This record gives sequence, C-alpha cells and structure tokens, in this order.
Amino acid sequence: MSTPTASALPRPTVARLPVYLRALTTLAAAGTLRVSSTELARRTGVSPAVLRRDLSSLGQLGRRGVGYPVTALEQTISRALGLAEDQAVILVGAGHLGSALAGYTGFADRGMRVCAVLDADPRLAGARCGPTVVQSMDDVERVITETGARLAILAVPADVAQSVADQLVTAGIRGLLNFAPVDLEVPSGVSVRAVDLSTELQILAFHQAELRDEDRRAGD
Amino acid sequence: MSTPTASALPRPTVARLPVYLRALTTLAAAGTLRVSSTELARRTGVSPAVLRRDLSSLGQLGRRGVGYPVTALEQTISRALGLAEDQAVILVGAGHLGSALAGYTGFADRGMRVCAVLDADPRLAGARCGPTVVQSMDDVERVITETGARLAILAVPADVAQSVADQLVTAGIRGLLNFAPVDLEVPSGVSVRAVDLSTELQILAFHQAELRDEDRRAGD
DNA sequence: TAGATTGTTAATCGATTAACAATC
DNA sequence: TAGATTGTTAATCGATTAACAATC
Repeated sequence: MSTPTASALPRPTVARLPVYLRALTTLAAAGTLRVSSTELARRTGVSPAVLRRDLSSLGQLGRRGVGYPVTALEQTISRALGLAEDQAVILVGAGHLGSALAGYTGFADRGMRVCAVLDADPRLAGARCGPTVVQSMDDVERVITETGARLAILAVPADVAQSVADQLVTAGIRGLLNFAPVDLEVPSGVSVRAVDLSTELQILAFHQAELRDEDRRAGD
Repeated sequence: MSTPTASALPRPTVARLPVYLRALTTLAAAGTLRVSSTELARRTGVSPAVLRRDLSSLGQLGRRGVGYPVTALEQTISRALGLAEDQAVILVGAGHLGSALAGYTGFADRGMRVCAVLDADPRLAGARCGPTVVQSMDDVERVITETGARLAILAVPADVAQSVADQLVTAGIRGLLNFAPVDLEVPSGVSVRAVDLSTELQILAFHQAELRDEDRRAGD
C-alpha cells in the first residue's frame, strides 16, 4: 500500500481525460502557464463543474483563486492514462484503411507508437506500410512478445474480425480499437472500443432528421 | 398533429439504434424471421432490459411470448434514424485517410452514400478517389446544393478543420463526422461526432493499465 | 483586504436494472 | 392451459449541476 489506490475513475471521466490532455498540450505549445476550469471547459466542450470534478478525482491539482498549472496537469493526466512511457500498438490489416492509419502521424505526440503492421495475406508480407513493413499474421505471437504491445488496432474485414481478435487476445493484447462493423466478444479484462463509421453517420442522420421534423412542425 | 410526436429519444438510445439495426440486418440475411430481446441483446452487448426499453420507445414492436419480427423491426429502426431513403454524405479531405474512406464499401448497405469528395488542394481536383472524382473546395456550395447532402465527413488536417467546418455549416451541412483531433465549435442545430484515434487508444491504455495495477496489487 | 477560483457537498437529473403483470 | 416473452412500473444506481465554503 505504498501508493494510494486511486483507481476506478468513472467511465465518463476516463473518456474525457484524453480530451483535456489534448487541449492542455495545445495550451502548453502556445506557452500558456496556467488555465482556469472555465477556460479549459470551454475549449473541451464540457461544463466547468464536470471538469473540476474530473480533475479533483486525480488529486488536488489546482490552486484556488489561481487555476491549474498547464504543464503539471498535462503530466498528471498523462500518467493517469498510463502514458508515462509510449504505448506500443500493433495494427492488423494493411488494406486501404490500415495503410492510412499506419501512415497517420498524429499518434506519436500523443504517446502512441505503431510498432508493427500485420496482415493475413502472405502476398503483402514485406510490403512497405507507413513507416514500417507488413509482417505475416503467422508471426503475431512473436511480434507481440518482441514489442510488448498490449493494444491493437483492428482494420480487417468484418467476417474475420472476431477470429483475428481471438488470436490477438490469446497472444496477450488487452485493448482493441475495432474498425470492423461487428460486435466483438472478448474475455473480461480485455477492452474494446468500436469505431463504426456507418453507425456514427446514422446517429448524425437521426439528429439531423429530428431537427428538420421539429422545424416542419413549428412551421405548420 | 397527424403523427404522434415521438421525438426526443434519450441520447444513449439513439446511439444504440444503429447497433441493433446492424445486428438485425445480419439476422435477416441469415433468414431469421423473429428474435427475442434476450438474443438480440446478447448479440449487441446490451442488457435485455435496455433493449426492450429502447425498442418500446419506438412503439409496440414485439409480441409477448413470441419476440420481435426481424424485418419489420429493421424497417422501423431504419425509419426512426431517418434512413427511409439513402443519406447523401460529402467527404472533405482526399489525403490518405480520406481516400481510404472514399473507397470504403461498407456505407452503401447501411443507408449512406458518399456522393462527393472535396479537397482544398487544387492539384488534386479531378483525381480519382474511390468511386468518384475529387472536386475543389471552391465548389462546396454548388456540390451541397446539387447533392442535397446534410452530412459531411471531415478528414482534413487539424489546423484547418475548424475553418472547413465553418464553410460546410454555412453551406447547409447539419451533421459532421470529424476525424481531426480538435474540438469543433458549431452553432446549435448542428451535430458533431468526433472520432479521434489517439483518444480512443488512450482510453484503452487507461483500462489496460488499471487492470495491470490491480493484478500487481493482488499479487503482493 | 478584495476578487478569483478551486474542491466538495447536496440536490437534481437521467439512465439502468429488477421485477412482474399483461398477453401471445 | 402452460410456457414464453414483451412492455412498463418502481427501485436503484450513477452522473451532472448548482452552490458555496475554503483559500489563493
């Protein structure tokens, strides 16, 4: 019991921390030394009360009457997210989407390092993909052992997503960012975040239609 | 007051409807005629109670003792989401990610039609991109008018995302799927869904670290 | 000291869960 | 009728909001 067992932050809080972190990095880059909850909340689209509550769950990080120190807060959140050092991430699927993600330069300065790209198609093995080279899925165990990766991005066709996920979990992956439009089943202790583009667009379609309907009714 | 003003579904419900819809399409393709709340809930990772409550907010769609008719339910949800006919979507940004999205074939059978790709770089105008051709951002007003698009996918660099979003909103776009790692500010009446890959990975990193810490403590 | 702003408490809001009557 | 399963109510849970004492 050397360190306090902070643990167990509310899920919505966890999901907002990366957003705060991003805004803080922007502020730090601009040379800003301190920021108030009101200002940081405005920049991240949350209420000041939610922001203060979220931050206070990580400790007493601000100073009353003054605000929060930008750089220190940045580091505290970064550590809370487990980003004390870069996280190794493997990317599975070297199709159009996978290649685009492999070449994405936005991961590096947010603590994420795409350390390998794998594909089931043996013809792709050895091909360049972003800054690295495609390896065979047959080597998944070795790649995960060598890189120590605990996170994976899944950019494979829907019909193989579950079986690839199973392989990855067996090989030690503990978090999956899934771009395939299927609901993955994983053992407890493994997290999945799903990014389904059609789902997102359908949610937008609903809100847009809802608003249009309201207008129509109001106009009657 | 001809139709009941169902409107105003809870946000979490709206976000789950596309997931139900996807599972129902799979069931329909397999020739399944009816499904129970327990089975559909299992397939979509929600609790049966949440599922029934969500569906009942759209009307009395099931039959007690029997379950829900797959095809009819599919159509009801589809209509509720505003997908009675396909939604025209424009895609802005023809870089690596934009090109991958333009070529994505998964939109079509989920009611979404990428009807145009635009880019600010005049050198890209006329280049092939997925099934279509890149048009200049100068033509954004015309393209939106001609296509009737109300939704847009934003796959542009972070530093221009806000100004591009402003242009799109001015031109009539009412829903934005934003891949740039910035918090967009939009007028009320416009919806934004953000897909920030680093944020997603950071959330996974937290859960993975949290679990590892618990193991470590338990192992002491 | 006076003004500003955090950290935290209490009140409100909203969503999920449990349970079961209705009914196929 | 007996078994199954929905639709809905009441109870629980959890998150947000409002407000303000603490304190810089």
